[in-house]
Parts: sequence; C-alpha cells; structure tokens
Amino acid sequence: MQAPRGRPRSFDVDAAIERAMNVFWSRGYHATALPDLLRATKLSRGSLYAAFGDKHSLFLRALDRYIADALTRMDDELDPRRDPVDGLRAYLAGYVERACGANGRRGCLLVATAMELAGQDAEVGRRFASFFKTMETRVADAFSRAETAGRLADGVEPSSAARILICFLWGLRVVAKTAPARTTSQATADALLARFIK
Amino acid sequence: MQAPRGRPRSFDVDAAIERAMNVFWSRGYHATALPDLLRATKLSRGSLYAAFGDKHSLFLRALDRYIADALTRMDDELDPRRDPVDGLRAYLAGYVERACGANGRRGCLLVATAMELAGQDAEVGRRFASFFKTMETRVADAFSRAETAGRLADGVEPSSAARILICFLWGLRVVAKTAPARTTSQATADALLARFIK
DNA sequence: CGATATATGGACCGATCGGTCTTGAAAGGA
DNA sequence: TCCTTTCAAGACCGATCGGTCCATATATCG
Repeated sequence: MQAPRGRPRSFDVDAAIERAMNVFWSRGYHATALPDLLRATKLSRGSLYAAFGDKHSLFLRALDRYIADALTRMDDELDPRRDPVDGLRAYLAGYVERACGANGRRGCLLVATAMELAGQDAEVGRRFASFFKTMETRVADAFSRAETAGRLADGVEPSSAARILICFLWGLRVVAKTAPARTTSQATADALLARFIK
Repeated sequence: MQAPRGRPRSFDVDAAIERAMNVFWSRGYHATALPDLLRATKLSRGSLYAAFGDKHSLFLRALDRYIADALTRMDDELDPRRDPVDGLRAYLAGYVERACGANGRRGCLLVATAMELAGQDAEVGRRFASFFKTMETRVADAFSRAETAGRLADGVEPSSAARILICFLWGLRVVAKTAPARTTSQATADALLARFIK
C-alpha cells in the first residue's frame, strides 16, 4: 500500500459523516436538503458527491455511525464481566439521560428513521431489524446472568423481560419528544426494573 | 341557516380527510406529495385547496382524525363502567393487533409524526403532548380502579404503572416496524401486565 | 518541472415541489 | 332563464430538489 500520487484528501471523512449524522438526526431524512449537509460538513457539492456518492449513501453511512455508537455503549454497559444488574441499571440510565429535556426533544435517529423509512427502504429496514435483534439478545443475556445470580424476581423469564424492557426503551424515545423531566423518566425506569429484580 | 345558492358540494369532506390520512400514514408528511393526495382523495387541485387551504392544514385535519379515532377506542376500552383489568387487557390487545405483521409494518401516524415533526412544528407538538397526557390519565385511572378493586400486585403504584405501560405501548409501535409475530407481541404484553396485576 | 489527484465555488440540469389561476361544464336556487 | 357556486382538468408559477459538470487553485508525487 503506497501513497497515491496526487493531492491527498484534506478533510476528515469520519468527521464529515458525524456532522451529516447530526443534521439527519435533527431534521430527518426527507427534510434534510443538500445545502444543509454542505453547510454542516463544510464541503463543496463536488467533494461531497465524490466522497459519498449521493444523499442516500451518505445517510446510510451516518446511520451506520449512529448504530455503531449505540452498539459500543451497549457492549460497554452490558459487558458480561460486569454485574448484570448494575449493567442493566447503567443501560437504563443512559436511555433516561437521552430521553429528557433537550436531549429528548432531539429524538432518536434510529426511531425516526425506522418510522420514516423502514417500510420503504430495504437497506434501512435491514439495519433496523439487525440492531433490534442484537439489542434483544444482549439484554436477554444480561437478564439470564441476573437469573443465574439469583437476582430475578419470581416468575420472571429472561427473554420475556428483555422484550418488555426493549419496548419500554423504544417508547421512552418517543415519549421523550414531550421533553419530560429527568426525575420522572428515571423514576419510571427504576419502577420497571424493580418489577424484575429482587 | 338557509341553503347556499350555488351548486352544492359533491364530495364527502370526511371521506377525503380519511383518504388523505391514509396517505400520510403510509408515507409520512414530507414524503407525501400533492399528486399522492389528489389521487387518494380523487379531488382536483382546485377543490382540495378550496376545501382545506394547504398541505399542512390538511395534514392537521388528518392527524386530528387519527387522534380522534384513537381517543374513541381508548374511551371504549378503558370505560370506567367496565372491569378495569378487562379494560386494560382489551386496550393492550388492540395495540398488539396493530403492532404485528402488515399492520405493524404500516406503523403509527402519531409516532411517525411525533418523530418527524414534533420538534419543529408547534401545532403538531401540541397535539402530541395533549394526546400523551390524556392517554396517561386514562390508563392511570384504570390502574387506580384496579387498585381499589384489590387487583394490583404488591408495591405497584397506579400512576407509575401507567407511565411504564404507556412507554411500552409506544415502543410496541416502533418494534412493530420489524413486523413481529402476533403471538410474540401478545405474550410480551401479557407478561408485562402480569407484573402489575394479581 | 510536469503529472496527478483533490479541493472549492458556482453554473447548470431536468424534475418536482407546493400553490395559484383559468376555463368550461354541471348543478342547484331564485 | 339567469345567477351563483362547485366541480375537474390542467396550464402555469417561482422555488427548490438531488445531482452533474467545469474552471481553477493547490498539494504531493516521480
């Protein structure tokens, strides 16, 4: 792998994707126009199209970035080497943090994209389904470990509890659009977990 | 109130709103173009603008219709004269029905609109917040009645249970985009309710 | 120094956007 | 019959859409 011959790329591709991600995140796919992306990435039209192909491809890159960030957080919080209950608590706390006040108002790129495009756009649908499945197995694993540690309340089945928790978390992201108080969301999340953990 | 002088209106306004609602429901606000609405309502451009003003106004009428339908269902299922636990079960069953297979894929106009517009469009934000509040008080009422009937599990607080259930239900509408099996969604909903009811 | 490759900025493209307006037919009341 | 109103069909509007292209400057190579 030797250096290419001409002038080297002078902008940071990852940074551009992140800036684009923030625009899509705030406005949604259809409502984001090219000038918005150019302003945010500080790229010229030519450079953006040369680097990313078209709006849809750039969007997928941005979505993948968002998903990767979410997976990283999840793998950290639900790390098998951590105490599973602590992990679940940390996982919930992250969602609460993102689901109140201004953070909440901003919404969730994944939920917004799922509602806006998942039905019509196969690439998006595939990504959403895949992330959902990963999330389900990770949370179910955590509940399983909690069960073997004897921390689950009577009659709680790990995979069922995981499905419930996941629906709850997606729902938090929807409710977040009303910018609820942090204490309310936190108390609600705590109350739910308390029905599963002893 | 005497009859107007000219040719009477020859199309059904409510039916047109309903058809428009279905288009917005399937495609979202921004992705719905005028020709889509004209085809669905079978109206000419002139008639549509004369009757509804503009796209945004028509959208709000459609959204209001969607909300009214949801409120009607809710008032029926959570009717105070019904057994509260039966009511909650029926309420959940309705969501399960709408959150699986093709019904699920179609999504929820309210959730989609909240994610797409609630942050930027005050009219939409107001409607969403209002519906959310109504939903919360109605479900909390049902849990309260269940409590006085001695049907709540130990340590369950009605208003907290209501907030949990509502997040769960919004989340169901998101997860529904992966078109899950009906039995799965039903079992999950049953399992959640089982944590609250004895 | 050339050759090569990437950058910018903006002109330019056809298509489509939401919205207005005109025309002429049709359907009611006076 | 005449007046009024509504209808459908579609021409038309300026603005904006996503996307291409070009001229020019610049940076790094052999």
